[in-house]
Amino acid sequence: MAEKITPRSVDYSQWYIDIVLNAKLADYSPVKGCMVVRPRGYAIWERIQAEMDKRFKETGHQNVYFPMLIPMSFLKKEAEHVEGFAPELAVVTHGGGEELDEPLVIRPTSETIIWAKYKDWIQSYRDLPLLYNQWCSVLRWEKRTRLFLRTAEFLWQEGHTAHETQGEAEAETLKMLEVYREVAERHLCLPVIAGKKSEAEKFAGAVATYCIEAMMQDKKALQAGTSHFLGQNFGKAFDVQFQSREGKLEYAWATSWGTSARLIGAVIMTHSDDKGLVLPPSLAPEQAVIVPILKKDTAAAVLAYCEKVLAGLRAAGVRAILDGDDTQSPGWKFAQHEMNGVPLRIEIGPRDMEGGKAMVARRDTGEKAAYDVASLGATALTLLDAIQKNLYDKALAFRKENTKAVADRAELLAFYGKDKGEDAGTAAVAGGFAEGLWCGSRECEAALKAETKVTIRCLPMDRQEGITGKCCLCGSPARHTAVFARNY
RNA sequence: CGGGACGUAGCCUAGAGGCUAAGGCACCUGGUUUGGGACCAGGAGAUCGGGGGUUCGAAUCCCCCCGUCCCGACCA
Repeated sequence: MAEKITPRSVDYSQWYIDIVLNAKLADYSPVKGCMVVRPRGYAIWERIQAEMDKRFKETGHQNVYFPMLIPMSFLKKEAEHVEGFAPELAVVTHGGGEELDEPLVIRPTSETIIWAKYKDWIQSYRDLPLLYNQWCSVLRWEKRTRLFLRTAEFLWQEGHTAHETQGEAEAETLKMLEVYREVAERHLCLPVIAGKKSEAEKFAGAVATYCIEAMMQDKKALQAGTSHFLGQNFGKAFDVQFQSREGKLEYAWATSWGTSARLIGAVIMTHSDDKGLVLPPSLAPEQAVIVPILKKDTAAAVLAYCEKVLAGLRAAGVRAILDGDDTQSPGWKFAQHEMNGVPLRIEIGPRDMEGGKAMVARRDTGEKAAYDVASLGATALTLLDAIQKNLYDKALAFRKENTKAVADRAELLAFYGKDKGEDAGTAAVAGGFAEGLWCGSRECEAALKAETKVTIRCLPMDRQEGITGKCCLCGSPARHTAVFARNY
């Protein structure tokens, strides 16, 4: 297991792939564009799911499951929706050896099949709101894929709600965005910017799309979650009408919101280093690993002692394991557990045993110190909290260092560098997040993208009041504050 | 889907018309070791991406196909 990880400074893309493969999170699959999620990767996904799902339930949502296959005609009912997804659909044309009367698409997202049923379930305002979510995978025929970040099939969660009024649906959209923000920041240690998408970047079929955007170590942006206000677009397309409190027939108002296993990619690219994976303790499958230092005459005693320490850690609520394998050297194990991103490494040898101590090394900082074994459970919990906080703080500091306010086009271009193809996957790319005023024109945004690959990531929610000044791109009167970046 | 690079054991690499395709890592067995990726001995593992052709002889030369990676256009 002498694999080395390509340093970030040499090739950031290769570094990312090396981490995913060497930490055994995922692997390539026999099917082009798809990935295999391995146990260590899936365990992280399960922890993310658990945090999300808990909050969905707390906010009144229920889980459902809809079929993977959707009649082609359903997609076509919402014009923008089909236009947006048509290029990336996989279509089933045969079943049971015969050609199907109507082709079935493998869901790229489930708005259409869900709203087809909502028509049956919604008759009265008393049937509303309908607050459903499903955990599933979806398929989008992507041309260029990357483990976790963009694969043809991906694991995700999609919420689909129906409401009586516009205001209620809009409130739901923002409520779920806030759930995403909280999970991202508290559990994934990802500082995110919550904002609204520009017209060009919004979801096909939405009235408004909101998102949370995070900055990766190569200063590119990654969308970590989206929440859409769908207006009455799907209500009308699927004829979902209900009788209102006033006795009138009205179309239901809709939202949809999603996050995917891409979040795992975001966690990797935000926290990990050249030694391997670095995980927030709240996501780590194992929070602490005990590595015994086994020498001939004391091996049995040290091992027995480690078992006791392990029991103490577990009793304190720490997810801990003991690596008692005597066919590998401690040095090999250190490297291995660092690769796997275990937040705390506890070394116990004869010397420590005599003194009632244990050496504890932090994965995030590398700091190593001796602690009393008697109170090791409490110590570990304190250290895990400190790591969780440190990862967030470091990521936030990094984003601030690489965020620049720009007043005009010249400043923005200087920030990103003129070279439009420059990127090359190195950590040394120019730029980061640029914040500037924007006129709101689609053409203005498109011109920037064509020239520099820089796009508007979002219009941050908390900075849209009282805008005065000029668009930093074209000089027209500004209407928004925008965050610009190159993105994944 | 366009441009480029590359396919030799699970991984990395050597071989560049001529003996039984070579080495490192990983793997298996035994021994010895263990406070930052140990060491010794032995072992197993390859129809050289696939198909066709040239040749007395092809991993090596030619043609076709397939696949992977990188760079563009498109995207959670």
